[in-house]
Amino acid sequence: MKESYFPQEIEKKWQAVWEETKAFKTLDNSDKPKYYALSMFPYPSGKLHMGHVRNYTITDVIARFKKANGFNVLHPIGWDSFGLPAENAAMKHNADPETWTDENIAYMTKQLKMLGLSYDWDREVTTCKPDYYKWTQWLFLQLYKKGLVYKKEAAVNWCNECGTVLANEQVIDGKCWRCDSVVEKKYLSQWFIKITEYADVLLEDLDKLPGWGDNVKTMQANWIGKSKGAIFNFPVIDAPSGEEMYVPVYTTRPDTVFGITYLVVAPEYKDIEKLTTAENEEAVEEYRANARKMTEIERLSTDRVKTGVPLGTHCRNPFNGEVFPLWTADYALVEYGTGAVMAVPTHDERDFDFAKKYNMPMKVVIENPENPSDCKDAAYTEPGVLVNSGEFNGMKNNEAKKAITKWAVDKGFGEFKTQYRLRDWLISRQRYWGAPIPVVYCEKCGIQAVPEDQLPVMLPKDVDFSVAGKSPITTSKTFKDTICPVCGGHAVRETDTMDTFVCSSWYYLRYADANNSEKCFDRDVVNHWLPVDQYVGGIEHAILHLLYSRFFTKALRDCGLLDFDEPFKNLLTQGMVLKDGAKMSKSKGNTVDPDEIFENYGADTARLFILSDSPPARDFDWSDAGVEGCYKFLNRVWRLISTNADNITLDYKLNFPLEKSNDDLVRTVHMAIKGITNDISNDFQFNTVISKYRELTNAIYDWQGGKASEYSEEDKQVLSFAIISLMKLMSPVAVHLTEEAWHELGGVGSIHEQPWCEWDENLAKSSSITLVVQVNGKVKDKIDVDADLSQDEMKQVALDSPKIKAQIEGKTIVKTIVVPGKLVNIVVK
RNA sequence: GCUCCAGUGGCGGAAUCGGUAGACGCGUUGGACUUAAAAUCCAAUUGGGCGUAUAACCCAGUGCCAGUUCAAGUCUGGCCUGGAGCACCA
Repeated sequence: MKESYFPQEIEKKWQAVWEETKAFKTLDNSDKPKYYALSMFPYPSGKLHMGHVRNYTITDVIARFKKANGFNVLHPIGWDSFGLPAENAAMKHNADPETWTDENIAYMTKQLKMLGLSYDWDREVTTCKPDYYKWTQWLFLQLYKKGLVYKKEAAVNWCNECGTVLANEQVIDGKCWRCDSVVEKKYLSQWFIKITEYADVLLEDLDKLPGWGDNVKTMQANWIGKSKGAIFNFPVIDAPSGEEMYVPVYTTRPDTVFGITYLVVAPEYKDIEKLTTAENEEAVEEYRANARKMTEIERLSTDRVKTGVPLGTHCRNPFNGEVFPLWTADYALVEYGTGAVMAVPTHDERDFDFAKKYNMPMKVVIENPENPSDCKDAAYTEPGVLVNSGEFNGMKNNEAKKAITKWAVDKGFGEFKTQYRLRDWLISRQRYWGAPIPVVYCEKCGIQAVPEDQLPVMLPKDVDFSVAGKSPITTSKTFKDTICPVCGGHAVRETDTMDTFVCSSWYYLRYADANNSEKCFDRDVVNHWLPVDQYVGGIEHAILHLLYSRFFTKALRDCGLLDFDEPFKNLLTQGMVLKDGAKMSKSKGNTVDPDEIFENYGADTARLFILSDSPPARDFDWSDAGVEGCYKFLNRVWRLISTNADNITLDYKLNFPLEKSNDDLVRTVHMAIKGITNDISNDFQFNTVISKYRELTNAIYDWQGGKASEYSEEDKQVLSFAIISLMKLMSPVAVHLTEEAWHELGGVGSIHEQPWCEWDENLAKSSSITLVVQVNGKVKDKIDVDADLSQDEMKQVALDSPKIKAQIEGKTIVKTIVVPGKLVNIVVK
């Protein structure tokens, strides 16, 4: 065995062997229980970054650990390869997005292999390939048939920079999630998926996910934003047309209806023109035009002074007969509730601000009996008792919510209403590099789905990327014109493509049956492998991808395609990779190229280091010194093995009782096995796993230092046990080093096929313990004693200690607490 | 403003149930080996009492203030700070 560690050499060698032998291929049929370990698949942007390295290493170690523990493990990888960067690169370099994407995939595949990841490459999926997007289109059609896809004219988020619309989830602080430019509102006819139909079950089923972090679950719950309230219809008494009109209002505060002093509709409110008098028309029109021009940021800014104009018409309050004016103001949002708000300035901060500015009347209707507020300086929004509220006076406001709504229901102008903030998912994109939406427009028959046997609707090749201001796909001469599947007449293809998040909402299902050319996936196969047992990825997908995927799973279940309702049983959201305290990014120039690490230190060092310093969920600060330290450690392990190679045998036998130093080492090994196994099993605490590798290595070195130059036969057996255990324990992390050493020591097959180490509970216990003796809860002495001392004996040892004697001298012992195997606490006065 | 998460040495972090605070590593300092360096090995490393060294001892200490307990990094209440998410959602 070579004395020095040459990672580059051995890594290349074993990667080739694994690839050739398909070492990590997963068979569907196995007697073993299944385990599905999944990393969020990458966008092929060009090169791997350290975030990828961290993500894939974590999942890889989990997959290997589970495999060694007797599971049939599915550990696949693929490419989320549709999307704008490919198209932008195409425009910039005048290449085509497919070539750009393919080249990136090829390069990144090479890097993944260099990292020594145990993927089943036969299940690789690539979302931009027709054999994948055919099924994305097919699933679109299933949802369409199910009534979960529709097209409508709507105010949508438009990013000028990207030249396309965005889903609500893709607008961050009023800016585009991708390019950070300000998002505008546009009125366009667009395709939507009815995710709102699943709002309630998406919220409720979060409780079925104990394996998800609370942070992600609360983020989703907030995003879905369920609130309970009521809708009341307010009759308009002076509509200019003279017709009978009502303005429905959604409120979560039915208890405050007696305090309404005006009503606000959003500038985009559908009936606003009919509710405006001739005298006010000009001002209202101007106000609305202004609101249209405003960006989402300006409009939604909370510190902006509220503005509005009166419509000139009035409503009657059916609860008390009072008459109040109608206004339009942009603090009312057309997309939420009914687009109209009943204003109670005394008990709502926003209404209060508005009322102050425009001198609206105010009327207190909720009061804290102990500390009544006149609401002159601020709205009172705390609980209280109803006043000035007719027959409801004296009622607690929380009870009044129900009573008042019920009253309105009985009288026929109100209903109980649950409202969600979640909006339908806008999926059409005016871009080229995505899955074409499989519908056509026929002059006679209207919108028609493309028949399933005509899928995939292929992306055209004859497109011009240099035309600004419109989707490149519309420049194709061959794509648009087609035949209507119903009447056979002329039809025009939809030129919008799907949001890439549609592609990534079901890829984890395809892995289970990746090579099925007949079906999207086989129901039984998917039912077997899913749900994913462990999903690992970045927190940035907490809402977007994870919510969409949960929706897809539920919708496909309802389409009868599968039989489970949550896709990801356990979710590990890994922290970011930082350098010098800031997220690694090209713009900050603090990135570390994985290739350089592979080249200088090898993949095993990279894997070890990325797991070593922080628990997976926390942010990880990259340090060059840390990499160096891990490299030195691997050298140290290698040296330990190589210098002892002649004394190591794979079929060692331990004949108890052992000589003391040997007994101690065997005990240390058992403790390490136990500790490492538990640390991986509980929450994947890889940082402590690695510290235990180091402890065990240190212990073997210490043991060796205490030995004479010549080992006894027993020494050799014990050393073999220790070193082979260390190698097996390290095999999920240092995948190449351990494989090489395994073979150098005469191992047959792969170390990665070996079962995990087992420990003996009795041998994992120390024969002696350090007894901690406290006086009044403060540690005063530590005494080495036999582990199996009785409680009385422990107490006696404690009282016999000279240090303790000195401490308690002249005091009375009030009581003595003995914690078996740990400590004695003497309470004195 | 609301929600969630976090706060422990110079740094990353460790500490099943409340039971030795600081495992393991990085860094630093000193030493061994070497002509020298690299590599390697050994030792020290929370602060203070404590500015010769050695050995020992004592006190304080896990963001802050209270509380529960024989015993609190860990539990409870109230704050402070940082991060993340949502945010005119009626």
